Amino acid sequence: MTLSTLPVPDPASPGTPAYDPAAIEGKWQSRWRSDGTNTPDLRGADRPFYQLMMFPYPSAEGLHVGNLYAFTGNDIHGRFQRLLGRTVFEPMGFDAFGIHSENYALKQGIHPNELIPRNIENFRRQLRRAGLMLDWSRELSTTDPAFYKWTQWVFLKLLERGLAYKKKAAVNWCPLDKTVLANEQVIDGRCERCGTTVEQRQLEQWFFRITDYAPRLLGNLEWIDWSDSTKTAQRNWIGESDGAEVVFAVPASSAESRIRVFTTRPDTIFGATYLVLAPEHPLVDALTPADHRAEVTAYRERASKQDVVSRKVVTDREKTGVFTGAYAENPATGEPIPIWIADYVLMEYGTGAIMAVPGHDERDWEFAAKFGLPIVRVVAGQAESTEEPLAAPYTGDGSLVGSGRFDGMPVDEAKRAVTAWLADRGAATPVVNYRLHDWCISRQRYWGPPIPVIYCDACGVQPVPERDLPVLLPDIADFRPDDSGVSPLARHAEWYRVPCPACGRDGRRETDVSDTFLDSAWYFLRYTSTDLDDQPFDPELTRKWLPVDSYIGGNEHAVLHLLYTRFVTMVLHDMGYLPFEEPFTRFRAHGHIVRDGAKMSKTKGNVVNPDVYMEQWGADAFRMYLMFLGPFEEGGDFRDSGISGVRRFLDRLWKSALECDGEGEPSPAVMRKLHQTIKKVGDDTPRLSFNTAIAAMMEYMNVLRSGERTPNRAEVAPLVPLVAPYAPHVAEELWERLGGEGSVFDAGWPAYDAALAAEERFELVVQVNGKVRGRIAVPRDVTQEDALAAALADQTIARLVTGPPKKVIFVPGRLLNIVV
RNA sequence: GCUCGGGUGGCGGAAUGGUAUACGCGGAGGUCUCAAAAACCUCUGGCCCCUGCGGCCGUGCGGGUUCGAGUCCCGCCCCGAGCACCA
Repeated sequence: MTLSTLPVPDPASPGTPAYDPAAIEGKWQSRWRSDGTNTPDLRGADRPFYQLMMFPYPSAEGLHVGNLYAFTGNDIHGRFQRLLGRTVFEPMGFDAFGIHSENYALKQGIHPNELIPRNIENFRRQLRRAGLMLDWSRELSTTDPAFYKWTQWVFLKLLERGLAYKKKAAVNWCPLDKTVLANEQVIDGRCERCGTTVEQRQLEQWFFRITDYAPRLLGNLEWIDWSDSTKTAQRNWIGESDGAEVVFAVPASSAESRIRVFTTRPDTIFGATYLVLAPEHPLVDALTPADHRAEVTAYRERASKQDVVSRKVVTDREKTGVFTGAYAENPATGEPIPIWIADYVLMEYGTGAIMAVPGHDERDWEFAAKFGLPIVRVVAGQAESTEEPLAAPYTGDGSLVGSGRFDGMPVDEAKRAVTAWLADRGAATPVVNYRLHDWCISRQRYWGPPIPVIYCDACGVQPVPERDLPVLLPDIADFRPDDSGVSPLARHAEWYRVPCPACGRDGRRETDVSDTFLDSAWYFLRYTSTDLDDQPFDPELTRKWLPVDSYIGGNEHAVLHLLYTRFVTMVLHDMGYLPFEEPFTRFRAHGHIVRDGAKMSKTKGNVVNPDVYMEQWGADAFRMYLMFLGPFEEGGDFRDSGISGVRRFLDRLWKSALECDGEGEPSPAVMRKLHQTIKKVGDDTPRLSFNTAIAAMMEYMNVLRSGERTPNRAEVAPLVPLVAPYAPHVAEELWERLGGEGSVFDAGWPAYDAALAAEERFELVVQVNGKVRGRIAVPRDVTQEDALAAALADQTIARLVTGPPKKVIFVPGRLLNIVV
């Protein structure tokens, strides 16, 4: 491996003990533990700061560099806040339930009850090794009954609030994992985990009404301080669209047969030449006359066999559909228009029916062209001739044509006007639709918290009384799912047979478990209260410490975890359990580390094992290297060769601190650079611009040691707290060796002195006609006149500026541009 | 197709509309050494007359705005991520 061929710096030099990360890192990790350095007094803290990181799934492979990258960024931010004087709470836990663990357990033939604690132990070791400022006294695991008791409580609260409901739904079924997948877990028609093509199944499932919260989830995005990329992803996911529901009467059929249609283009209604219903639409049976029944039924059967996903996903699919034989009346024109069914219309969105305007919608155009349906132009762009027939669907801006009294009206205005006109006649209502679906939380698996519900023939669905929580997940040996579509728990009558909590007669437990996203939707509320037995979270500590001050994590969770968490928080807020409705005051999405331009994966063989690197270079060097390889919010490319640079920096820091001169005066020039560095690192660190902060410290090191000078103590000492968030062990060690009291993290951030940082002279850039032609050293507050005179004294400039300048642009402190 | 990011030396990357390439890696030369490693010092975008403190060209491509554009505007190309028949 390339690693072993790299030279390991040997900083040994006579008189100074070598920087030996292995020794000092172990020393400080145990010191932090024995001194409780990272265990804040939650009740006593006066300036609390909650630094949350996304708890990992404890895989058997151990901590991934991707995890460590994210955690290190969080840790630097947290440690920096602490140096600023905040009491920082940096907890850690394990997202240990779920299909991932279960599948691994099945493959290895080891029960997850055995496997998970083992993995967690390994994660703890690695996290400690990395020197994170974690409060291990408040660790949690989602698989701990003391935790999932309250996950079940959250479910009961949603049920109580009317936000949990059961319905039979077409779900994505993975035939290999033998489970239902959320739409979000289906990628290109395939299972996110195993890549198997997903099928459709009809199952009774529990859902949360997250769609009720769509407007609020969307609205709050206006003010929460989150990465724009994350907010955009949520906005797109929620998918608000503004339009109208239009009613089409079906004169020939019974009076009840009125078809409601959702459209974002009510302005084009005069061009609606047919209707299309989803094959599953409930009105299809009633509408279809006998002579079309056979054809319609055949089409519906074909559509229902298809899996949910491929129906939605496949691109460029040929449109299919059949005519029902029925006609509706276009409420604008009064014309009869045919009613078709086609699978390109989805029952889950809008009303499951559309008015087709082939002239101005690409899908409708394609369909009309294939089946020979009429195409009418009702919108024309500025310069377009309305005489010419459309050659392609026109979806651009313009004004209405062929639309009676609305002719000539611009599209935007017409949307409102047409809706209002139809509304007057009871044929339309303005409606906002969302593409967000309700959250299906049922999983037909073993390794999750049982959904706390009991079914009774007499009383129906009964919540498990709170006093009976947790509903313990039984320790069973045969946890393998089969293709019956029900949970392995359903094979254990001794577990699911319980008395009905209402009437006491025979009841039956729900045998599905809940989605792991429910665990992670509330875990951050538990950390302050892990020792609490009778409540999910302590109200006083929650008021004091929450919402979370800083949360940094991957954008792959932008639409699942982060949206679900916001939803659950809002519900608990509305029920009076939380004084806030948004869980995270500030969220930042970090980038991802790739290697050789590709995601790290076992199959590519480009996975970086953090243990190996920390062993060879030390945790401090590894942390710092991860942060140095690119902008934190964009990620970067991992390469072995770069790590030696940061290690060299730490070696030089070590040497400077141990060999510095305690007597004598510091150099004013070095002190100037020091204060510039304090400013730069202090500005860059909270912005997560870690790479440039590190670069600034390296620059300072170059000044500090230039010409092999012996640094002065006053020049070196303030550098130690600056480095501390990035390289905590070496900082602690040097702090101690320089005679500092206690932990460097309680020492405070060095004071920045703008006067000391100011340069008295600077290089003024001189341009002629915008091209750089020279640089002259001038006093910092030079006037334009003096600068111009000094510039013209320069030979090169004088040669180019022969006559009087046409114009002079002077940017104080920067440049002088002479236009001739 | 849509929505977000990105395209800057040999490489990772830096740059409130104001010195493009900070910092690091790599490379070249040197100091120290019997030698090597380490450490330290100097140089390191391309081209031209190496005669200078010289000139020209350079941030994916083509235009534009500006005294001045990597940065702003218009039109493209390429790469990455996410979404995807959402009416």
